[in-house]
Amino acid sequence: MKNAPSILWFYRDLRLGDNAALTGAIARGEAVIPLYIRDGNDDEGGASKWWLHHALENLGSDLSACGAGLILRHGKPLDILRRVIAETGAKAVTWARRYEPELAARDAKIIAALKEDGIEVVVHPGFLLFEPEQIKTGGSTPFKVFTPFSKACFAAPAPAHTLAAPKKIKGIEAIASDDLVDWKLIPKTAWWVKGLGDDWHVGEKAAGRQLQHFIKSNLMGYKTARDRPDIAGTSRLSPSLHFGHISPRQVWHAIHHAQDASPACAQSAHRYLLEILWREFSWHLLCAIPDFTTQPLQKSFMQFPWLNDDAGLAAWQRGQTGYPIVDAGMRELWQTGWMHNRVRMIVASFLIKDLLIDWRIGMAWFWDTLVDADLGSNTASWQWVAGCGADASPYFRIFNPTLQGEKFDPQGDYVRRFVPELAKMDAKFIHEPWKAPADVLAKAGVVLGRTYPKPIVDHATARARALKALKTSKGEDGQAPESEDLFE
DNA sequence: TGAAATGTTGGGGCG
DNA sequence: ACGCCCCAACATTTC
Repeated sequence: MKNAPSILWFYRDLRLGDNAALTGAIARGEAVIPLYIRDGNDDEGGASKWWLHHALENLGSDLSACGAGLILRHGKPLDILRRVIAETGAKAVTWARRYEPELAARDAKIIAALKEDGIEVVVHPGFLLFEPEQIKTGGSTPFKVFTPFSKACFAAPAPAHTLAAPKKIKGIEAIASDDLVDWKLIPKTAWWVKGLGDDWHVGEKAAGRQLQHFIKSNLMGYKTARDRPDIAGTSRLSPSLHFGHISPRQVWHAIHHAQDASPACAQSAHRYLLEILWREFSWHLLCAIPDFTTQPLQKSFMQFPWLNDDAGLAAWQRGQTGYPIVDAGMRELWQTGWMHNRVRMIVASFLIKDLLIDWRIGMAWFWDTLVDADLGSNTASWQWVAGCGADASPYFRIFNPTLQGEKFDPQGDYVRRFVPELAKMDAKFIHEPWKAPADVLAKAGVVLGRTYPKPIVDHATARARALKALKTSKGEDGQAPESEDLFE
């Protein structure tokens, strides 16, 4: 065993700092082989692939600087691991735990097979703050309500302190590696590629700077500014957390530290920690409910009469619904790969309630277009808005896009930024241009139905329709009808 | 981490 | 002075 290198299998922990698997591999005292495997079944969306490309580029250069270059391989993970083991004489494989139910099941098989081969396998905790087994109700079941879940997290033993990034990693003589460019993660022709590059800095160092900037400039006002898409009041750390350029533990401790240093920001800091815990809650739910990504948690929604509305879906995706706050959000998503959280709720409510389109269709669009697309958060959040998830917003909580716009984008600056055809519209009418008098429209250079669409649905009518659909789906007596055929 | 409908209250204008 | 109406402003309930 002496002098045998170990393989460090990266996945969503693309950083050197606070990386328990990396620290553990180095602590063995032998060479480390950093490996990233691209599985044929990977199903990231376009925006995520763009991010992944830059993330791997960045991680590779950070690792090289430490003395152990990143090996890229494409294929079935077990096959690749066995091949690299054969090429290098490695006797151990280390990685960070994966929580996706399918990947967890796959990993269990890989662990068994490697052990059969006589290889040591060490799996460290992964991209969460707490292991799902660690946070349970008094009855040892997973929490289904957020508030008690968050209290249990705050009451649990604090997440371990963070680990320093290694300065040096003992490497091996070079072995073959794919060329990242050949993975074609970045589409050649898509025009949005440039937009993403303008908006984001990818990698561990950039994530660290982003966190410090957030704490210094925005944490104090976070509690209220977080709901304002016209203000840069959020951390924008979601993609970095997803890809693991920063760990939730690093964020957790940094926020606590800021809270201790400046008690004035205590409320805002707490609010931010709750948001981190929503991410945690989502993943714990997904671990407990393997079909969470495809089936409504509340089974009464199995027979909800969703509509097939290709025209409505296309208008939503392109930001052409005629509701300015919805269109601004959808265009922000398409142009920057990200959308402000408040606006995510508004556009999701619009798709689900106003258009009666299945939440899974909206979820798929977010999956493809978000740079922070995350299986846990995306699933739990869409179910939450639809009213069929855990601790969900009641179905009848239907956002009025006009009121939401007026409340959270009071001057219309957010709309003006992403819906330039309304840039000159009077703030009084920017969230409901269809109500603007002719002279106001003329002055703004807006011709409804030509330069900017008329609303594709009337909200009041759509709201009534949504409430009726809910009633129908739940049956006359308010109980869910029996419908075994839906499971076929 | 809603919105709309409905109910209640109290001040002011006014006959 | 008094009753009546109007209608904010708020509170409650309903979806």
